Amino acid sequence: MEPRKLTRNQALVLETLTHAEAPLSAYTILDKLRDHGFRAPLQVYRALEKLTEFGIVHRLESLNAFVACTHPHDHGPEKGVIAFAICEDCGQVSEISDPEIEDRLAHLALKRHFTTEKTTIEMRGHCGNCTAA
Amino acid sequence: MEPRKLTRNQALVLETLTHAEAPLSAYTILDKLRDHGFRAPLQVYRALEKLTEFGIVHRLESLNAFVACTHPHDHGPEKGVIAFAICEDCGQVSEISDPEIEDRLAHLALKRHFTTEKTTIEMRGHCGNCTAA
DNA sequence: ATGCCACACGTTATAGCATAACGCAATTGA
DNA sequence: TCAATTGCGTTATGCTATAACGTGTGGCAT
Repeated sequence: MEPRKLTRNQALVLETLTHAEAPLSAYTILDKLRDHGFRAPLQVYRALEKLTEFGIVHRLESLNAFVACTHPHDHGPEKGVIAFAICEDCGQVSEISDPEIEDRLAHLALKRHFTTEKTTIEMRGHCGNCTAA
Repeated sequence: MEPRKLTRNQALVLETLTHAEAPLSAYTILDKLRDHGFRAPLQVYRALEKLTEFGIVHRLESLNAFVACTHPHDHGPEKGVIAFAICEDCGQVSEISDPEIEDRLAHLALKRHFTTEKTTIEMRGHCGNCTAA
């Protein structure tokens, strides 16, 4: 699933997200890439879809926006659940990978005979820096 | 925060959600209420905003849709985190309130000096009934 | 090389979700 | 009664996402 090489569009979208300091919406990405020939939302959405599959971009459901993965290691499609802590002041997003939560959710699901395909955990609030300031 | 009485619009929207067997989008609610005089999305969104504040309706971020709260007790604005298990086959949503997850998330946030305002936990998958069938 | 296949791409159009801004009406409480 | 607050209705608009169509390109087996 992890590709040898990204296509031009995928690379451009990823680069845009990587350089951003906060999550970006698809349309914001589109605007940033107009100079590189992007004209339509689908160009962005298609790239985002692949990058998300590859596990190097995450979608934040509560924002309808996307971030580049900051986990140093292990790309490739989602081995585990990732929780996001999203600062509403500065936009900073930190990724949290926690086996305890994962196990607990798995337990709760099992108890209900629920088969989980995909899990979203997002905390909205204020990071340490912004709280201090 | 919990109101003595709902307005007409709020009551209609809540009733629609209560009778639904799956989460409804705002526009779906609008369509169902045209016969009752609803004409514009804002009528629905305004009601939903209040009902959500009251804690008797929940928004599902990963669906852009809304459900009536099924917790028997304790309405009123969110004392705790609620996790949702959403069946992609039948649309059934079950609400899970689990102190362990809550504590663990609180711990993880604290460790990062992150102040949490609102937490979203949504599991997408298949309920027992649908898996059996 | 030829033909085929899979995949990315570009474009247009459309669908679906959400809110801004205005003014009026009803309710409440001093 | 008056003022303040809240809800309401309407119009307009903006943001988010996908459908459907056709083109181009690169790999690869024949």
